[in-house]
Amino acid sequence: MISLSERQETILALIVHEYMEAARPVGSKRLIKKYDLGVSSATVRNEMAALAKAGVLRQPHTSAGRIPTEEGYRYFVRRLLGETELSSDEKRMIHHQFHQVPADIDEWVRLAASILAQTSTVAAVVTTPHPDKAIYKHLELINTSGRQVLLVLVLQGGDVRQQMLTLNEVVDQERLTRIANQITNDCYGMFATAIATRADTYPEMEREITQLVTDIMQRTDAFSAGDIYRDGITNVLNQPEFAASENARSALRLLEERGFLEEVLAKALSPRVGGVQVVIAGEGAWDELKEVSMILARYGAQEYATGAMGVLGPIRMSYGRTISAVRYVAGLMTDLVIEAFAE
Amino acid sequence: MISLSERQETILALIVHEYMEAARPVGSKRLIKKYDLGVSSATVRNEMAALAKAGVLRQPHTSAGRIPTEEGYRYFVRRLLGETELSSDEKRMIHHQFHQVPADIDEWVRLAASILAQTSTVAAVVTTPHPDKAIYKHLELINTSGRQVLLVLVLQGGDVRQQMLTLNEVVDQERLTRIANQITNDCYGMFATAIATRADTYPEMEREITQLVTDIMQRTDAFSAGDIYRDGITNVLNQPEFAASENARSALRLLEERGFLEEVLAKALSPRVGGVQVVIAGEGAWDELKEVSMILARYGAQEYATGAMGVLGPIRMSYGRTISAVRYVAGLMTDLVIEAFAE
DNA sequence: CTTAGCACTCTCGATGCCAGAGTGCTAATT
DNA sequence: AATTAGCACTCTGGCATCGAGAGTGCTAAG
Repeated sequence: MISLSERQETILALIVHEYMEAARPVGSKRLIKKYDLGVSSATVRNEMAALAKAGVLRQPHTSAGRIPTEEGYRYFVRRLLGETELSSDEKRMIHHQFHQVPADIDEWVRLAASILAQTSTVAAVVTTPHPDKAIYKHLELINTSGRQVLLVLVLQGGDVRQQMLTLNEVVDQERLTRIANQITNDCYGMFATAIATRADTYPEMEREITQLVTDIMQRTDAFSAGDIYRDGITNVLNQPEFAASENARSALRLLEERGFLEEVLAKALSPRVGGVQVVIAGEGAWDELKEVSMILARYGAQEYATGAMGVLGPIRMSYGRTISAVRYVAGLMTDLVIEAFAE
Repeated sequence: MISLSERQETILALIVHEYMEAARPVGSKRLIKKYDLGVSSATVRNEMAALAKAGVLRQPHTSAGRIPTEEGYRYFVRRLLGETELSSDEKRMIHHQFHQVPADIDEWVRLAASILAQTSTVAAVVTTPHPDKAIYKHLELINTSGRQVLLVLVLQGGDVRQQMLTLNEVVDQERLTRIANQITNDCYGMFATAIATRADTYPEMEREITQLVTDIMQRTDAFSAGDIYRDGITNVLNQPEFAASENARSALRLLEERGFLEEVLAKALSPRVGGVQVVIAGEGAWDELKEVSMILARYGAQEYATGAMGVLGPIRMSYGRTISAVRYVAGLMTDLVIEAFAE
């Protein structure tokens, strides 16, 4: 366990802060000139050497200033970063925006991504909320023409899935409605597995339809994240460390690949709603994240539906501000989800 | 009207091709060494000078090789580019992928974007298909709990919109179903405007619901593009002309901004389905596109629903290949849309 | 009309150099 | 014992210089 004197902590915090702003190594002289600690540059130098030995600072090369190591960032985030909050002005602004947009989940998710991207200069990712396990609520079968039928499946929590379906014979709308109502009667509130066993008792056409319903539900379960909305991709490109296209490419690839994002969101976030998780430089677990940091949170309510949100930015991002933003937006989204789906 | 000799056309075509591959100015010696025209480098030089005077080639600086001007690309695309086709192997591959994926419009759109991005090394954009003017088909009101009601509106062509709605009083599911059926009875096959006038004759609750329905339909009409799927953003970052983050930023901003994409897709594409449109360096109309080219196509069927797709890449992209790819995928999507929505 | 030849131009990478910022160490001071 | 002034040393980044390589335009001859 690293343990630092108070003065060392101050210096570490200042270096983290300076480096966050300027993105270049921080030297002892620069530091005392700007912040007027009560000591000389030589003292700061000594302390810096100690911090380097402790493993929280490093030099890109001899005779350059210091930059925080990943360990340094972790120490900073865990021990030195107080509970930051967004200004109440900012909160009001954000809150306001959410109530100006049509009351639609997708719209909210999109907005959440956009707000996160704007507030900190990072890329934001938000998934739509969905129940942990799909629960049947309602089924609608709509005759489009001929044997083509549009199947609309409503899940607990307001999630709506639709799919085309081709039947073996022409069936009129009236009979379709009857079938749909019967299935709803039998299956209301059930999981996919329960419905599947019940399907065996149905005559052919009902069985076929129910089959498709369980397919859709299982697909929903498997794809633990629904749609993913991204925003602020250009923000991360503006950061100097991504100017070299080498890094830019890999950072963007991360944002593009659904699979990877889903994995990170799923693994890094315990299913519990609430806490904000900070992943600095991949924490050793993800090689692809070595050059970036992510801040993740789960939102929504266990009983209804949950989603995940996160931001991706340079390792030297402004943790205080960004964490507060993620926490606040996640809180808002949680309220909205509960308001919308619960009573 | 520019008019070139046959030999000049050959040279122009070769320069376009060479520059496409290597991304650096093409000189006379390099050209004859690689392609063995029946003439010497001096002759090629003379012809190049003529082509430069004609405005289809330019030199980045004295004593560098030549690169095509935008005019040169236009000439190339219009006059020299024969009807290229994807190899039947590639076609089979693509076709196959479409039939492996679940029969779901969103899934197809996503896949189309992914295939376009892969086939040529460009960024791809595809919108979901939707009717030119929303036509009412079916309405479903689902009691979630208390006064909260989920409204599911099905439009002609299988487009499904959903929205939460808070009523003034608690209404049971049975009555909701009755109301929905009545509205469907009255409004089947109508446009938003016709429904709006009819709404005036309804009692309060029905009026409120119908109001929301027309709102949604009008929103659908206005937002001429539904969802937009993107893919291959990293492809364009790999191109050398976007290594300098200056250009990369603006190119990516284009892809991020819904509004701009919608405008381009809407304006550049006549509502007619079929042709493939090539926008080279913005064609003077879009300043933001000065550094890139786009290839656009509309797909679907006028009577049911249409969508747009396009790719965005460096000006020196491989037009032949990319145009064929866009044309082929647009054709496939058209078939799928017709198959799904028609008879 | 084509081409060989030549003088000239421009880029690009390598090299060298210098100012600036920063460090580590030592010795003096508090 | 901690702090600090001073100094020698190091490394980067920007700038100028230089030569090789690639390319051009022009002229004169085939």
